[in-house]
Amino acid sequence: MQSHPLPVRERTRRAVRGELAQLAVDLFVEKGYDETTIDDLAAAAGMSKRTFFRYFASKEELVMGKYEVLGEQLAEDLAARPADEPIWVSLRQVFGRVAEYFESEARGATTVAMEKIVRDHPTLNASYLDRVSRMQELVLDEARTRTGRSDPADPRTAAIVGAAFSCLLAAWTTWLTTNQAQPFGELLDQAMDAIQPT
Amino acid sequence: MQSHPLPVRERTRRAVRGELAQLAVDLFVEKGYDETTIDDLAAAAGMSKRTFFRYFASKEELVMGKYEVLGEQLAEDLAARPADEPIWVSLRQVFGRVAEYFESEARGATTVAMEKIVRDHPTLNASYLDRVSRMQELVLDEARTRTGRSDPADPRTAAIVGAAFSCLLAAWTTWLTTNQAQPFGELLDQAMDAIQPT
DNA sequence: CGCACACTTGACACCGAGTGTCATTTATGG
DNA sequence: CCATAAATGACACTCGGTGTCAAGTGTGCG
Repeated sequence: MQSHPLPVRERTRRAVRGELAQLAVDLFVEKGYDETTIDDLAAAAGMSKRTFFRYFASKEELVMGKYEVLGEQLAEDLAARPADEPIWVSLRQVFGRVAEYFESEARGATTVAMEKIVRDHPTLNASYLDRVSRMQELVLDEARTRTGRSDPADPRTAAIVGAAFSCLLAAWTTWLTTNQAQPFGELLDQAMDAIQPT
Repeated sequence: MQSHPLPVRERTRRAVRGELAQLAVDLFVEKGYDETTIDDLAAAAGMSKRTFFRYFASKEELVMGKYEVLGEQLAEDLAARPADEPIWVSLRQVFGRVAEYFESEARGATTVAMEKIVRDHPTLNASYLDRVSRMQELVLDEARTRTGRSDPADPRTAAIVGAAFSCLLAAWTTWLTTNQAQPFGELLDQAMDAIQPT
């Protein structure tokens, strides 16, 4: 075992980022996103506004940070699927990650609350869609190399990956708006079967 | 013929909005979106900043306004399709509007240039995705009443409409990035056939 | 131990988007 | 022609975000 995989500086930096994000979400859930000012947040964290912006490039990034990671994991997972597996099946498998992401969250309540705030806030929702779209592009790149159909003038792979993500979003949304009445995986199966029965 | 379908005030208001949007797009294409300030724009239009914001609620709305209309038309068009037509076919027909939207534009060059600016600008792109998502919701409402499957806990209709929109976006993107090498309609057919051959 | 160097922080000034307010101008309709 | 409503401009203000610089804090090294 290697003694220090990350330099000390980097570790404290990540710790601060983590605490900051957590504190922010708590404040957002309590008072609302627009009502929580960066100055409030910085004060609550005991730092200056300027210092806050050295940890997060924007207020939105406080909320959107997690999706970054998720996208990369999805792309990795897809690359790890057997090459001869139909792409639709691979995508279904890969989306299992998202289920984990939700269900394994220790403080699910806050996460869900925050997720709802995002959907109700115009700018945040737009930003959220942008992140999903970036996820999708990562996965699309992977899918193109996997299928060998990498001609950018061919819209078909993009259409398939996009369709799969639509299923993911439909399931996600339903799961949130029905207060988790059904397990996420079931919703996802229903959605994906409606497009391409397997 | 009715003498005044719209009150005079409303007509001048729309005229000003139109000129403003046109002027703005010209400036954005010429100097860039971030580099064009609202003060610049207001000055160029011979009005104060405050007055500008009485015509447009935000800088983004200058660019996004058109998508509003498009979404409503799409929903209307869908409602007008025969009730027994398969939803996938109806959606394909309805998307013909978008083809018109592009191809019938008198000053296509500026429109395409602006569309590229949107895609390259993080905030604008996010906002654009948000508008598309709203379009999708309008269409989804219509699709739900049409199919009679209006249970919001059922993700299937959302998945199908979402998939269709993914095809639309895939075709749209391809059309833009390949500099209109193929007609939009063909790309759309390719994309939609890849999901559900008809 | 002490020094030099890199990194981090806070303070401050500044920019652009967007809003509230109010007085002034401009159009509309009787 | 006049009263009333709407449109405008001017001004001050908030908030997100950035550039700059000086002061603080830790780290590695001789």
